Amino acid sequence: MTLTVLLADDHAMLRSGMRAIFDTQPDLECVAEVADGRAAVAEVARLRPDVAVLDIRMPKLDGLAATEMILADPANRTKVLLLTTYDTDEYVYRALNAGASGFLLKSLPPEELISALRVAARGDALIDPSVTQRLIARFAVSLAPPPTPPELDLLTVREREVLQLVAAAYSNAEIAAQLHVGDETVKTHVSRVLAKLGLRDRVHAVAYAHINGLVQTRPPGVR
Amino acid sequence: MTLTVLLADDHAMLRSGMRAIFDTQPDLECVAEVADGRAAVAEVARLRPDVAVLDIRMPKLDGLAATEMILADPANRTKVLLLTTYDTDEYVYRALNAGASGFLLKSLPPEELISALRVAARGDALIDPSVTQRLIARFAVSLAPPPTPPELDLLTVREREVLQLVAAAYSNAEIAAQLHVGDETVKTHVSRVLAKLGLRDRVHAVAYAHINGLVQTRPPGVR
DNA sequence: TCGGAGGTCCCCCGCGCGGGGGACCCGGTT
DNA sequence: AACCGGGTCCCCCGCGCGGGGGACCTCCGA
Repeated sequence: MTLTVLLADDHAMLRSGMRAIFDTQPDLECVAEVADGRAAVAEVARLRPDVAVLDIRMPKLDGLAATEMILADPANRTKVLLLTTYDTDEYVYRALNAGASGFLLKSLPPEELISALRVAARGDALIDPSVTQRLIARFAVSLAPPPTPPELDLLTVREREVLQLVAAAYSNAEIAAQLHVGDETVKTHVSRVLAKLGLRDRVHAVAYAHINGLVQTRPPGVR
Repeated sequence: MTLTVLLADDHAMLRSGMRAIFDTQPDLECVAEVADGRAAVAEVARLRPDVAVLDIRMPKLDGLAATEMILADPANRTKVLLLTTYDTDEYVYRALNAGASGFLLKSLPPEELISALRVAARGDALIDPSVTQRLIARFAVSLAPPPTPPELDLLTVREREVLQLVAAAYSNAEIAAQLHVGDETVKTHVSRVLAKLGLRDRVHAVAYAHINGLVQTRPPGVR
């Protein structure tokens, strides 16, 4: 099974260089070379190659926009590998959001480019190691639970419980019903919570709870 | 400059296999082999190798916990590569959060393991392609802005403006001051917002706004 | 020209809320 | 035995809030 590849880069030199690399592999066939993003989108739609290797910087339509267009069309099964000289973070995030299968730097050794192609073709993804480092850092912070403010320790278990319910926008009466206690009791708890946290009213408590991640506004683990 | 490596896996067979691979590389030196996580942590602290290759499944202390302990100690400059047979998502997230430089499957070809070692040693990071795919998907959703509920279109510009301020826990009077209008006007806007969005009171509005991402609870772009 | 949408301001009324008190009970510490 | 932190319940009081009306203006499109 031979892999068909489309090459998009505005430098003819680089295209021929990469083509030369591909030609060393019997199972890789470069079915098209284009010099700008618009042509890339058009040729992908026409030829449906297995993988499209796009430079990020291209005339008419840059690689990112082209990626978005290609992957937005469900008729395309083409995987997209993005190639760039500069590994600006912004590019990476946009590329990944667009659904690119890879983000590689042009400094990549030829043989690794080949293996990247095969990886992409079989549906996996890969990111240039130098980029992965920062990506992980970014991902880690986005996964990290928001730091729990120390004043939360002042609250008793019951008070935290009440705070959760306040944050969920329940009224005192509703909270009382859920906790099977009188509403006067809830008022006491709420008052204590506000006093301990230095909050003016329950409205501030709701904002406080959301900002400090006391309520899951997202599927657990994502963030 | 030779790279020193620590090998941690509870299977002697696998250790000797990997050691054999390393021996083919003149600049790689395997300075220690251990069979459990506790020993790995201890030896890393003692020998300070450039890279530690840890299996996830190990007796006494698993690879993830060992990674966390190793990287928690700032005196350690050792990079950690995690190796596993199974690419369970949970493992990956924990590994990345702990700060591992790599997450690889044991199915990785030997020569790629070697190159992974060098990548880790120079401070970059890499993730097994089959895992990267899912990681990207996950990262993309965590970057994606929360879907804007359609009923928000019912609001006028001014009403959305007021909603933002309500969500920030401002009182009607405070909002009036900020917008340089009378507080009766603010009341009107708030009432309309509640009616249009089907919310009971401003407390619900605050929760609604936070859940739907109308207020930035995180540095922009992260999420 | 007339209407409607959006923005601004006004009145009245009821109620939930939050602060200020106080009270009781229980479990653990001193 | 005395004490205290937590949890529960109760009173009164003031106020911000939200609903229900209505009014006026401007801009824009029918």
